[in-house]
Amino acid sequence: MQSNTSGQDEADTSTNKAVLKVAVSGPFLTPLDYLDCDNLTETPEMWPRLIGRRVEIPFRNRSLIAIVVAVAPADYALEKIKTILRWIDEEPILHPQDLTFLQWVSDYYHAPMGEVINTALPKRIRGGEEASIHGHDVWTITALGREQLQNLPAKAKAKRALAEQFLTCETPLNREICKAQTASWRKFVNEWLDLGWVSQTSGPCWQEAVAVPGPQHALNSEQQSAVDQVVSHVRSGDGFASFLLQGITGSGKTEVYLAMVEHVLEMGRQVLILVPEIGLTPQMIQRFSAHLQRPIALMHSAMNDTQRHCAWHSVRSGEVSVLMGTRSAVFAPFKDLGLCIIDEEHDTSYKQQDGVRYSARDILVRRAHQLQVPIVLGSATPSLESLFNVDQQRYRLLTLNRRAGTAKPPKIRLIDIRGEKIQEGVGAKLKAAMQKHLQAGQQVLLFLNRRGFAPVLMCHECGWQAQCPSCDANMTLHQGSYHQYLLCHHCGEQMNLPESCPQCGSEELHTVGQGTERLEETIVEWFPEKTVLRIDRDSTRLKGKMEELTQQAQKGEADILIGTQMLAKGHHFPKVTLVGLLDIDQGLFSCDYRATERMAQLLLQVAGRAGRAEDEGEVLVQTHHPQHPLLLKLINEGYGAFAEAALAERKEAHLPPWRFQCLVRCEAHNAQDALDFLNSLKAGLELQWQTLQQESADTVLELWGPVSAPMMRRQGRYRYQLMLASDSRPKLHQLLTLMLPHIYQSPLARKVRWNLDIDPQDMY
DNA sequence: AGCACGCCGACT
DNA sequence: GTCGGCGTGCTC
Repeated sequence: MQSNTSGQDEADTSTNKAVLKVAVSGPFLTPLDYLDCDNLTETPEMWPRLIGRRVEIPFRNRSLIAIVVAVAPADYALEKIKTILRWIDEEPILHPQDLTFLQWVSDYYHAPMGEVINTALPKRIRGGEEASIHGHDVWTITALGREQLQNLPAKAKAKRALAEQFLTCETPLNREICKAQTASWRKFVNEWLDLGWVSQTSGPCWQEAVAVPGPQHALNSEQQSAVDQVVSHVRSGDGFASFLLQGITGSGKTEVYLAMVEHVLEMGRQVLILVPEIGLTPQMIQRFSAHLQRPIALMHSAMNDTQRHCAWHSVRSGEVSVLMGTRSAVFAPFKDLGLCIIDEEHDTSYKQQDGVRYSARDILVRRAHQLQVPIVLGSATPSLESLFNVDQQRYRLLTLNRRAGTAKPPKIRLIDIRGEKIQEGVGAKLKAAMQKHLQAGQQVLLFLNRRGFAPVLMCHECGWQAQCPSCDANMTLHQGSYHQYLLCHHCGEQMNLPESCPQCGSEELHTVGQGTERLEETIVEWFPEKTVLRIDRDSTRLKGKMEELTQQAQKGEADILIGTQMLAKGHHFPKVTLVGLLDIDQGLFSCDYRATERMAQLLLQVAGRAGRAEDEGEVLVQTHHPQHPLLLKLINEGYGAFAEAALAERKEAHLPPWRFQCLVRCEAHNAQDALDFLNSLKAGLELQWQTLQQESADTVLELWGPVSAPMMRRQGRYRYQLMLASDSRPKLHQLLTLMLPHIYQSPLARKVRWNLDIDPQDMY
């Protein structure tokens, strides 16, 4: 390994000519050097206006679009530096504060700037399209038109109808409105344009209409106090502060957000609201739009490139003041951002799991800090990290403990199912409770976090199990509409059921365990006169199906709801009074130390679905471990006590948030290649750590591995990982900064797929 | 990551 | 004699 830290050839020292530093996405740790086709780099005063603009560059034998991130002396041999083909933007597309933020993300996650920019920009912008985007044309009546259009001949009925529309409507007319008046609208509008009676402008690119205002709820004292604390901070211009808003389900967090947003909008500033992937429901958008009475830009995975581009441009130009979006919206540019909100901050969908593995929550806190604006992190069940930050006085705690209206918190009880024969997954006590609640005409929700019919297909004779050919995992049996089939939930591999056991030829193939499909079958059998609705990824695959099913459930058209965790988040089922959790035991003893935290959060989320109206809710939790100390803590003393105990356990075990981790993952078709890469990396890290320790030897570094990933083979690749942990985040980062150029240059690295996961959330 | 170059087997 | 297999190596 060489010790060339820039990863570049030595520059000719006789020249320090300034060149463009261009962030290209690819295996480059640092930006690449290019000469300017217009020689704008000759004038230092111009430099600030060059940084943040897109350029088209020659790259090998093709051309790419990339961003200028700096103007500085060349690091590369001058004769090898190529000249850019053209400037795409006249003005920077990324402003200094955006670049500072992206640079911080690049440094923190040790990801090349080109990759970070790629993650941050919408595809259209990455592809070189113009930054601004306009919707369809709209027309406004002019002063002259106002005089003339009243005096149209009586017999020109169609024309008069359109004119009437122009005279009465206060906002510009679009083609839909005009078309509704007369089929010849285009001819008339063109005629009036020529006469100067109407004028044409570009309308906004979004189509979302502002919802009709709904009833306003007065805030209770708790809510008002939370709003006041944040708003007073905004008003005083004190800059950055982070608040953890901990409010139990039904305590009205959304009203608090709305009141805060309202105040910030009044000041003429913008707001960013991050929501989990599943949380961006039409009801949520409707609620914000109806309350705020202004258009809201959206950004989520179901949107197409045009819609993303539109949202991006609308907030950048300041035309729209509120952006609500999932993870990737954290990168949206703003003209004048005044407040950041992140709802359900504990949700795992905020962590990107491929490419640049960023945590939208963590980097939003940083962004708020850079922009000197407050941030509110909301949750009923905050992450241990955030509670830790409250303890460390980095976050200020705001609590909401009162449920709105008369609703009481549900009673949660553990049901010991040890020794009970429960082939159908529902024990006798839960079944009895279901009967009671159903007889009273109420809804029941059964939660089972396992989709499909059965997780295992097994030969009764020899014990053979249907395995995925490309993963170390069982294939799940699914009951399709026409036939049964086997599906791997990890790689999507699908196949038909074998007629007989491939190992011994026996025809005694049995299904073991239960998924939501089998549960549905059983429940329909038990309660034939009741309507059963199953809501999981399979039953909601079709577009709009999720909406349809949840609305059906909310209207009370179903008696029994069966669902996976997608049912637990963001939906209100006012008639549900009994919630049954069928199997939470996987969460108690997992190799992933975060599993208990997840289990607790999910349990309370699901429990929160019960008894939101007047009727008191009941929650029954089936478990084989009724004595599990953390589970008991959660049920008897609540989430706060659970979190405190869990944090103490983490401290004892030297785990985050007490320690800082980085996971190096590696996969290859050949297992040895992956192991070689990680072993060589480990040796390099040990060596570099020694040099770091020479300055001050007061910190700990633990290297754990290489070990195989919990699922060693996935999609035909062998997967290994090396865990780094330290009690000093700066030291850990220094170590990675020292090590990274070596990794990029290592020939071993090119034979495998590897990535860094800073603050890993999952071990899979 | 792509994409060309390069050096060996089965085909018109 | 060629077409094409995917190993190796480079991109400012």
